[in-house]
Amino acid sequence: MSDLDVQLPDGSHRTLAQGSTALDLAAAIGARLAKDALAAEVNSQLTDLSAPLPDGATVAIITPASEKGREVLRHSTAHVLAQAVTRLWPGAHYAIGPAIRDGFYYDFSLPGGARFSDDDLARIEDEMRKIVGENQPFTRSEHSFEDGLELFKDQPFKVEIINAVRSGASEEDLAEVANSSVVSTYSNTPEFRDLCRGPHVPSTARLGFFKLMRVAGAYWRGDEKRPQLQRIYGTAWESKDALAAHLTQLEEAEKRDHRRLGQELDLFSFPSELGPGLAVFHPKGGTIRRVMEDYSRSRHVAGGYEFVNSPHITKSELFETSGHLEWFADSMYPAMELDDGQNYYLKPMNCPFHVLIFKSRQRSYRELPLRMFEFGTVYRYEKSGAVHGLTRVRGMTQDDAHIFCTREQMSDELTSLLNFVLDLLRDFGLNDFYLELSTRPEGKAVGSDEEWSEAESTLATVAGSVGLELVLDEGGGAFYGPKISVQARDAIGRTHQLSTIQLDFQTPQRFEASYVAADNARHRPIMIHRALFGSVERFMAILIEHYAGNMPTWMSPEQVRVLGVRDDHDDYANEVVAALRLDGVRVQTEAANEPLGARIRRAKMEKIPYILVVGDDDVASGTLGINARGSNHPERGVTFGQFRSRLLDEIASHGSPEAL
RNA sequence: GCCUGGGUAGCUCAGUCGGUAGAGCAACGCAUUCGUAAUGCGUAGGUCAGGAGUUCGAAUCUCCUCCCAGGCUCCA
Repeated sequence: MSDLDVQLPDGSHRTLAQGSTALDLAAAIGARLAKDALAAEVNSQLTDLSAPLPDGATVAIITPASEKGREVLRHSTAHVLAQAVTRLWPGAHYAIGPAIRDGFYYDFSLPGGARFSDDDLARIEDEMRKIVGENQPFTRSEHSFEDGLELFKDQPFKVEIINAVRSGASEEDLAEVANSSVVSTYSNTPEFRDLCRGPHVPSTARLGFFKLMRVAGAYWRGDEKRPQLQRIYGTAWESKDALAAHLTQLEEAEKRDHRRLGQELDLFSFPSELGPGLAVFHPKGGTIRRVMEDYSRSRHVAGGYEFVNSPHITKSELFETSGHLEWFADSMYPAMELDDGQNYYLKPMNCPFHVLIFKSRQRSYRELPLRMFEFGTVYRYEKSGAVHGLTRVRGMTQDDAHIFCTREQMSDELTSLLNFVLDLLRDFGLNDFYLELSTRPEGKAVGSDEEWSEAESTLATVAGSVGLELVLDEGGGAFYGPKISVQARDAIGRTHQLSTIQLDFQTPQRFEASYVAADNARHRPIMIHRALFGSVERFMAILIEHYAGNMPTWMSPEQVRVLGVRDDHDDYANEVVAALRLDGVRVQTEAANEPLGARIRRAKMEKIPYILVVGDDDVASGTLGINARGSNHPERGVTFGQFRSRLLDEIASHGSPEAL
């Protein structure tokens, strides 16, 4: 019998007996690798260890402590979850159970419409540990569609998937079976079989470092109109330490949650008297907001924007013309009907107002590009389950601008705009970006194919010009045009969609906006919608979490607090305060009614960048003691002049005492 | 909007079997005058989210409403 030759990831070759499996290969490389191996990647395709290797294949052994290894063990853990649920709820229907970021989920429909409660999670987890202890092998088998339908005749979701694959498979469904002509399944014991492409770990004994996190409702196939299933989320890792590290990281993320910090730092609140998604900003949160807005304004002045304002309510006519009432009436606050029968709406968007400003008189091509900016407060009736802290609210302020330009100007204008956006975001301390291009939404778009493809290709070219990674978001555009969005990674690696830039050929048409060009004829302008923060509220929330509440000095509500050691130092402390205020520094003092340690602790918990302590030495020689945020080593005997220039430099350069 | 879980003092939370409300922090008062993350003593603070029901009696059990959290759906 001839041997077979395989190539390893490092380029080296191995010769194995015909019929050898990936597990045989792992054993040939080393006993340790054979013990760790979970699955294999053969010619870039994940497979089971037990699958025979084809001659000439490129093979990588997948071990637990890798992204692919975790994906396999998470997927296998999802199967064990389903098996445990079918043990505890005989007759339960199981739908799909993929691996996801950090874990897995599985969707179920329980007999008699029963629901999981939080208490059930512990029971299910116990049952899962039993299955792990039973060391059940995952066994793959392949069947015809007819046999597959017979095997799963009691599992309606599986039947639906098999039938969907048979009649022209979607990508999503293909992921559940071997390919478009063969149904693959995995069974542990005869007791449990699942439809699955695999691969899986060799045995349930290879699992164990998991935790069920929560139960949630989820619509079958993500469709609101289809039955709601019971979803269980879990996390799974390759080792006890990795699981513990993940749980610790979740706790860390919770500590920087902007809703928690908003409460602890007295920044904002959501009084229940106002209703869901409606925030009030307290003085400290108001200061952060004002600094953000002031800085944005100054950059927009420099960027050639003009400032406009528009009212919060309007007759329905405006949003009938714009098309918003047609598309988004459900998420607008209901109309206010006036005595004369006229309907007024709270505005969910600023753009139609800016079009009216454009239309208020004849425009010349010499005025273009015309850039109108407004901090425009809009109201959207978000579904009750959608509101979330400051990131999804019902009343918010957009840093909204609309640029009117010619088709010829469009490309240059977009390029400089994208650079303007990225510069501004960097000034707020975000540095790690990628771009997303959202294209025409099927069945929910207006305008001709030609306009859409021109708009999309223009945006793609511009996005490509700034040298950032570009991801395609098929069908994610607005009804009137495609968009580029800037995605930013924060300090703990989460990504947030920030700025959006949208191209719009439709609105100028709907409003019949025009300008007089050099040829003395009227032409239709192009409109570019753009928001950099998105909303001031949401951007503030992202910054609070990015900095864990330790705002850079220029944004800190209180930048300096001066503390006298005893109350006979308070006069000197007040002199320091008065001197710093001349430079516009936000500085306060706290009288020496309490021990110094208590006052320092309070200032530290308020995350004030600089605490200045002044005592006998300082009064005598005109110096300061500096206790900087993030430091446990106070500096003594610093002159006022030294501290002043250091502080002012740091504010001007948007720095932090921690030197982030 | 849907699913699961929650709502007790300004904040964080305890409250047993249904017997009418507790702590720490914060606030306020008095004393304390202190060199880098909690000085001591005292005072005040509650329609137990709101409403209805069961009960001799409800923070506790039941129902409805509001709000919050985690998901699903949605996000111009």
